[in-house]
Amino acid sequence: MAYWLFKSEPHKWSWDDQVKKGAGGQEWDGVRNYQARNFMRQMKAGERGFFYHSNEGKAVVGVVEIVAEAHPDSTDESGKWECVDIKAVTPLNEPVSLDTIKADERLAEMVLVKNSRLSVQPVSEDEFAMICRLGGLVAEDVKAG
DNA sequence: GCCAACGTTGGC
DNA sequence: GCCAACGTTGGC
Repeated sequence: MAYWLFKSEPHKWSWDDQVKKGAGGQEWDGVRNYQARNFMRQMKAGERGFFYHSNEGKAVVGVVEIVAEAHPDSTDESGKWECVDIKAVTPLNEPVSLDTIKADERLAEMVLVKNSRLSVQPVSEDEFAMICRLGGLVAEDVKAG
């Protein structure tokens, strides 16, 4: 079981927008980066990830679930790009800010810290559990299955 | 709004 | 296949 992180600028697509889409989820379209696409191809239905607000907010704000595995991006004409669908699972009780993540040496290896520009990225199981805890959630309650 | 870091493109 | 030029992302 792998864990992931999805970045979005809240004025384009926010956590609230994601929640409003409900259980049906939403295409994570518009990704035009090969690394990000390749990570999405590895995602399995039911896996969990974080929803991160970039630019404004700069914090992990919620937990999402993959509801559809990689398929062609409906906003892409070229046929090169793919995306998954995700749905909101639960907000964090307390958003976990980038500052908090950077200040915690146990999270220093996160891709979020190491490669701040990658918009879809893997998160280790330990990192997932750690951020759940910092966000006021019990990781075991949030893990899939 | 600036700019560093990174990815992509295209000329050679 | 190298690398300079350019575009984009996202933290500050």
